[in-house]
Amino acid sequence: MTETRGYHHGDLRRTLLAAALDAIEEDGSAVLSLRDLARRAGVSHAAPAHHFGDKAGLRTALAIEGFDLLAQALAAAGADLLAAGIAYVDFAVAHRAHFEVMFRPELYRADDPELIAARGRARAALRAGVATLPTSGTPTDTDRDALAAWSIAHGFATLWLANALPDRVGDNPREAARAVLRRLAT
Amino acid sequence: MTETRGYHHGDLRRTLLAAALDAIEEDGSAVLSLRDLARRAGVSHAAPAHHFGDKAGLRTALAIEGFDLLAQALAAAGADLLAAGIAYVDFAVAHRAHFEVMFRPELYRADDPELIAARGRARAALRAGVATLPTSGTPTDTDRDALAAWSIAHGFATLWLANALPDRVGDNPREAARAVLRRLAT
DNA sequence: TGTACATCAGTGAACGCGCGTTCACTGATGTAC
DNA sequence: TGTACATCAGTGAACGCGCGTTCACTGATGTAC
Repeated sequence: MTETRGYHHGDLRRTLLAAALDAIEEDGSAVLSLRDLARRAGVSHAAPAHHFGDKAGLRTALAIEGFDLLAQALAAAGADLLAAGIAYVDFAVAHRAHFEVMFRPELYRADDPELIAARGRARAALRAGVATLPTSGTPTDTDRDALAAWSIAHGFATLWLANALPDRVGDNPREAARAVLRRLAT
Repeated sequence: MTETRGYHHGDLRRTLLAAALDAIEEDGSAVLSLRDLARRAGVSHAAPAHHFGDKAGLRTALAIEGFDLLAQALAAAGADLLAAGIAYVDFAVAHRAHFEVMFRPELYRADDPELIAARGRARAALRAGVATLPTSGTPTDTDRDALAAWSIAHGFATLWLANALPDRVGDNPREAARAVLRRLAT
């Protein structure tokens, strides 16, 4: 960490992304300053522009990474509604900075091809996780049920992160999420 | 609108709140500048401090107003899960700036007594709306069911506002929300 | 193994800008008598 | 109805600050021969 480094950083791109995640977690907002990130990375204030161009570019990179992490987490949960829902909430809590950026498309380049691809992978994983939801059968119903499942997981995660839930819900997001998701799964 | 006004504005407080709502809706973020609001209100840049002190004060006022509007909307929907859920989503879409601020407590004074009171009224109205949800009976289950209902309405509203839903969901939030909420109500 | 050169990553000074805050002020309103 | 005075709302100049961006630069790395 405190090792001296030469003129070249080695992996400044990665370091800047990590600094951005720290900054977002600290003040709970995806609004950030490139000069602040440079300071955190111990690098001159003009360096970030080399890698990302501007803030939107940096946040696009974070969103892509976030959608891919979410896709992986959902895939690991398998085709099981309860497991997928818990994985979704878990992801939001463990990667709150990513989560925060992903759902603020006005802050990044939502038309970036890599981003669209990553978001597609996350959506596909989500659909797979919801596939086992008991449904009445027609395609419309399946769509509606998938949307209900996504809404309940996303809503719970969002309320949790916004600190909007009453104290009585406790401090274990996994457990609380499981109880809530069961209501839909049965 | 373009009428001349004297030295005193008349209702600058109200005008500044309205300007803040406009600004938040325009760029989708509760981050705002007091100088910008003063410009929108046609008033000197030092005037806002007179009424709100600082940005957190102004956003606290917006959050209080938002929670009261939500409480009213829910009360009007009555003790009916489907109606309450639709009213919740409707409120979020019709008052997206209020909604945005309300669930970003790090941006306002969450310990303000008036705010806590207004939030309490909104929560009580929410509980009343959820009271008719079919449940298995124990108090724990009721809590869980209420949380599930809140999550699904909040999640749908949030995804809608974030423009995160696939196009196929359509452009009528009320209808789409009704279909999703039915999944829980039955 | 050695040299020359192109490419690339990071530097640091400079710029103009919008911001929040302070402060002495001015003009309007309301109240006491 | 009139006058004096206190209170309050809004002004405008000034300040220091952090920001994004530009630009000529420097130092390191990689490649051709």
